[in-house]
Amino acid sequence: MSEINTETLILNSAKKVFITHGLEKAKMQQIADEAGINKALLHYYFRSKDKLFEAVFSDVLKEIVPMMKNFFGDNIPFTHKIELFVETYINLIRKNPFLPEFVFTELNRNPERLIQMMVSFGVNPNVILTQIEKEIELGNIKKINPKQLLINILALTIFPFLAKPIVKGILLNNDDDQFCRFIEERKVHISEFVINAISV
Amino acid sequence: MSEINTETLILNSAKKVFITHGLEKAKMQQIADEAGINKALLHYYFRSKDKLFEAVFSDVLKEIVPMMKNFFGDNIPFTHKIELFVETYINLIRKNPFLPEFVFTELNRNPERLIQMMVSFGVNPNVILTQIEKEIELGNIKKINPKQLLINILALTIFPFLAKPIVKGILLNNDDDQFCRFIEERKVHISEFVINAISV
DNA sequence: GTCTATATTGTGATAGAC
DNA sequence: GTCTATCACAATATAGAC
Repeated sequence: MSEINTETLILNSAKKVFITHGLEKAKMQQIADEAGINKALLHYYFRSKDKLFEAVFSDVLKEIVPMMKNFFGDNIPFTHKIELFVETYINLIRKNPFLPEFVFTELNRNPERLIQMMVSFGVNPNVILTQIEKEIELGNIKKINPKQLLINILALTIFPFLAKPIVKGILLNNDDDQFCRFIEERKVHISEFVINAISV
Repeated sequence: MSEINTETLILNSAKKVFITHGLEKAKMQQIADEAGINKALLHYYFRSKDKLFEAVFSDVLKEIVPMMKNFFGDNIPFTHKIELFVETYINLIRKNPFLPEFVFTELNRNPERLIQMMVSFGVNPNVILTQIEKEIELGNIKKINPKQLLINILALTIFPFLAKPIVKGILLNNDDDQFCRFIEERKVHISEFVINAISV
């Protein structure tokens, strides 16, 4: 907390502000206040708002992408992989509730960056796709388009967070506790749902 | 095309610009250019940017919400309902590719508005939830939390559009045709997937 | 490196002629 | 109703003292 240098102090403050407000609604003044320093220092260290944002976004991706790598890559059994991904992802969001909206907004602003970053981190979807194909050949799961299945798992896991306001507002009486329990229940629900859908 | 009044001309131009750029990146000047008129006229008709946006957003919701109402409400069989929703929703997006991102961005900006609008349009999730419960009691489908199932269907349908850039970029060689075919295949895929997951 | 003060720019909004 | 010209303000960015 105490002996931190100014650059990382700024980076952390900026991360907090950018993630909760998004690029354009986040103000340099607010970031400076959050860091307890002056506006001019932000420019001294990062030259421009855009540059600062880039730095923050890279940092965030470095937290997420390795997780995706585990999901896509490691040679653990497919059904375990689903559970692992759902569990890991949901726990990550717990810590940073605004992450999904943040990533998706910026994803739509500049898709290339995220894709490039995933490639440079060695994330390769072909590993999990061929794994799925093999499971089909072995007769362990139903015949299914592996890409569709992959998207299904991501959709089931990520979507509730993207749509949190409407899910909470329409289905859960706008109650945060209920939403929490809903998500907790979802950890096992998704695995069961997917496995039911694909088991022969 | 020709004998249209200025107000609806503005509304249509604004819709186009707001949907493709979002509230803050959309500029009044750009909307004026799109409409072939002057900036000042926008204020004459709609007083402020916010008011203009509200008008646009209401219009957009009026297109979407009745569709949701069919899904939530009508007393057609549940399995048919899934197919109907997937088909209808995907076709709607085809016509307006930027709709999902637009709605979700604004949803996170002001959840109350969308919820209130759905209520005022008579959308009531309880109808479909009790329908699911009844199907379970009858032994037609597996025991499952109806709310989880409802979210699953929405997630499977909507998520690919929200994540389009990454889906296209990582899985489909950045090829729009492939994405199109992927979505087309998805229409039947989702129904099959869900029905497999819940059938006893 | 850190600050205060100021320049610059973009954009929503208004005044007022026609 | 529609336009031109202008205001007002917010927010990024820079100059320059310390």
